[in-house]
Amino acid sequence: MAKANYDFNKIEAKWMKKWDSAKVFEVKKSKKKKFYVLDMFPYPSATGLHIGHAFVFSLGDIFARFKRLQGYNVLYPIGYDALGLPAENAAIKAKTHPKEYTKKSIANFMKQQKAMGWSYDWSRMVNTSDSDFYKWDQWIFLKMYEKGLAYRKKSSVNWCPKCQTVLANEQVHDGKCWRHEDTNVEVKHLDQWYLKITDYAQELLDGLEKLNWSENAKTRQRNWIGRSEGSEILFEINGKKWPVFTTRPDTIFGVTFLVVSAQHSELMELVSDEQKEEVKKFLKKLKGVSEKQMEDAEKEGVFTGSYALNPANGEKIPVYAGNFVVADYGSGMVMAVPAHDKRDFEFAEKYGIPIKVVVEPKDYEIYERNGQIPQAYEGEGSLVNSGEFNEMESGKVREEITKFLEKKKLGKKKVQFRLRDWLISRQRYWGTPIPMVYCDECGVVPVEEKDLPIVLPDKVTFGKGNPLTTNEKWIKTKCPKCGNKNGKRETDTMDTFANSSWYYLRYTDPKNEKKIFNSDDANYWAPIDQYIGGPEHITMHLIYARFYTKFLRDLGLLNFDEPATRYFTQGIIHGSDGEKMSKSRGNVVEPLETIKRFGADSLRLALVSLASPENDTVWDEKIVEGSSKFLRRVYDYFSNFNPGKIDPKIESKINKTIREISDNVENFKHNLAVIKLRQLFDSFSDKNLDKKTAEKFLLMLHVYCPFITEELWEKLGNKNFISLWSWPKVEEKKINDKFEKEDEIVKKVVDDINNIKKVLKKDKVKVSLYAIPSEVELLRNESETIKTLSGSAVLEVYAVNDAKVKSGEADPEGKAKKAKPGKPGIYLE
RNA sequence: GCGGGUGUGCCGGAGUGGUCAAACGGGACAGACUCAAAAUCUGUUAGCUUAGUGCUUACGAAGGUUCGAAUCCUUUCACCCGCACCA
Repeated sequence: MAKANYDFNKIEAKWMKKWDSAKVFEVKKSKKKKFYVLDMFPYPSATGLHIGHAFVFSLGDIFARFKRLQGYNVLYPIGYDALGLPAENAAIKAKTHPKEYTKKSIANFMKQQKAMGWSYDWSRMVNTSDSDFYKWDQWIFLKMYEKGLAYRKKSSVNWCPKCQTVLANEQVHDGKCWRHEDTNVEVKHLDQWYLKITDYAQELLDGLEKLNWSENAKTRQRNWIGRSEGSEILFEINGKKWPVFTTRPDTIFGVTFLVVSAQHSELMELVSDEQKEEVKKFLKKLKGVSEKQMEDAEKEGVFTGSYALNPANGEKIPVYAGNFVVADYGSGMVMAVPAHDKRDFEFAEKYGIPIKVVVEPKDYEIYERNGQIPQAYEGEGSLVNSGEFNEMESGKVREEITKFLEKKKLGKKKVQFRLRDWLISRQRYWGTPIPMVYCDECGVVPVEEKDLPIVLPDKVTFGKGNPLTTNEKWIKTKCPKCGNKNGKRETDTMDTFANSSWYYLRYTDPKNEKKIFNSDDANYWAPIDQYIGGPEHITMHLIYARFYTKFLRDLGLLNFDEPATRYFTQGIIHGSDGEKMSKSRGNVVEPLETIKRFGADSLRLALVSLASPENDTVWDEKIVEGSSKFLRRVYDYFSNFNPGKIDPKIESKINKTIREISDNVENFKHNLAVIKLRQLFDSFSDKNLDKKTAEKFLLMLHVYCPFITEELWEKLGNKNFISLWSWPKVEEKKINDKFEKEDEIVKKVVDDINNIKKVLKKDKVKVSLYAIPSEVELLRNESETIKTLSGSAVLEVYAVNDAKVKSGEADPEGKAKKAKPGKPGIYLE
């Protein structure tokens, strides 16, 4: 039979067009059960999609197609995270305006996305750089300001000299900028806008319980939020009380000094006149030291000249300023118990501060011969030197000591979080303008809602500093409160993560001009039922999005409080050299290139055959060749398809496969599903398949290879789209393990014949099989298969009780004696 | 330092108590087709052994639990990722 020519380029172009013009993937709210599948939207760059994108988005598409076939009303939208620094920087480099750059990049992305066969509802496309979109960023900001969740504060912030802007806590990785692995973040003192995410810390923590996310993702969020229970204790310094957070109130009698962070905003209040010079010298030394260097640095400090009173025993203890105390955790000040904390110990040793043991371990002596302790003892034990609490258990006495202090109004229980407020100001152009005005008379004044959006001006000069400060006409405005004409707009823009924190909601009602979205729409489609993205977003985007969702719920706009109930963290595909794909390494794979050579279907199939999707892997183009080979065979088979009568064996197998694959797809085990599809296909032969069963196979293959399956679906005589058909159902009754056992018998016989051939070093042979009577029929039916697979010239199947066998005529060496159930005797000649 | 993960045959990678010398793909080798090659198809691919068998070695390393371990436990090594002076 003539080989069918699998012209994938033509086929893919054809269906792309058909899907587009029939608007197959556009959805509306309906009575049907909804399912919201979402991939994290990309930020468009001129370099276009790379293989990593191709992979994640294909995972989303597979899931969306699967759920669609299962009968859900599937929302699967796409958009562009167009605002942000990378676009601004790339535009500057390319000497164009970010707006132009973004526009071009998006057009390029769209071309590639369509080529990949991703089934987006294009009518819902969202672009964060449209003022229609970021207007609502500003609206949310105003609402937060109204509720006291957006505020301005001066504090030490992380500054990236390359980005020329401040960064959020989440964007500093290992002391470096998240975008510049080689750039140390500097510490600056600036007045900046913050969002009070910490108000939701407890809820963000509790909410994790009910989410169907990987344990790893949840653990990382938990650690990031970092809840610790302890006490807040007040220390009196120069007549004023200063709070200090500790998880070990039981060691209060061992406090021999206090350390205040060198970055503490009220540090100078504590410094005595005599010590001013010393402290200033110390601060000068620290200045210009990057956060990274600070982490590596030895503990250092300077005496402030002030003394505090230990609230437990009234002892006078010195107050130091230190480089190792984090300014914005707790109160930026710590009580130091050198005997029971190794950092305090180190510090005390260095500056000759007394070390006072207040906890004795149960079963050993912590002292050295000279009465000194060699190192801090951080474990539990019984209290000593602690007044009325002596001999009590350190672990049990915390509560009591806190109560004791509480009575004196010098302490209370406190829960402290590691999570910091979200620094949202950026000193860059390509972001959402923060809708605030500075008025000489009224101070900081929010823009009125009716005046939104505050549109980014096109005319700015790029160069040093924030480009927005170069457009004076834009900056100058009327004060919304008093009408004074000398108002000045805020020139800081929002962190790009502001956009991505709620974009998923805009998809549910993308064109709404009156409202951020219609609550009915949002409540119908959202939350996201299956979110897909990389591990790098767990402590950034996903924390912020959860926070925004809870806030919008509090505004009464949503009846749920988590953005995504199920989250799949996909693995990273590395370049063929095993390194992370990057332009500078030159190991980037362009999907369009691969599509040209093998087709999108082959690429998609390859991407999921490579490995289990949650694991990191190394890209290997050989996989695409393998997938392409398989698809050519599939195409050939179904192009020449003549429906026959369904073989019950195949029927059993396909039903079993449907059951397994349904489960695999649901759980992202695509690599396994693909293997099962291949095995199923291998069992198809010229005449053992009817049209219905053929279609079931195509339907399952469809989620991976949408184009070729549409084409073959049509070739089978169907007029509708396979994309909109329905997922095959398992017919349990058709599954019969008998067939598998028979297959095994046949396979074993073939293996045995081949083995004997090998031992005898014979090639073409005449084979005689002596089977127990109940297996004779099976082996006779399969004799052609056995002949082919074993390369035998002639094959005779006898029953062991056949007269000719018994007489030895047909069994010269008595091999029939070896026959057992499932294992016929074999004679070769 | 803390937390999470990974380690399987020539390679990628399944498998989490027996049906495992271990799915599937790739590579290599052999055979068929061909004048030849590519493509395609078939087989082999730990070692020894054998008329279809049996044995040994093997799932990072070392121990242990068990009638039985790639799979469970302990220790250890290597690599990857996240957080990190958070009091």
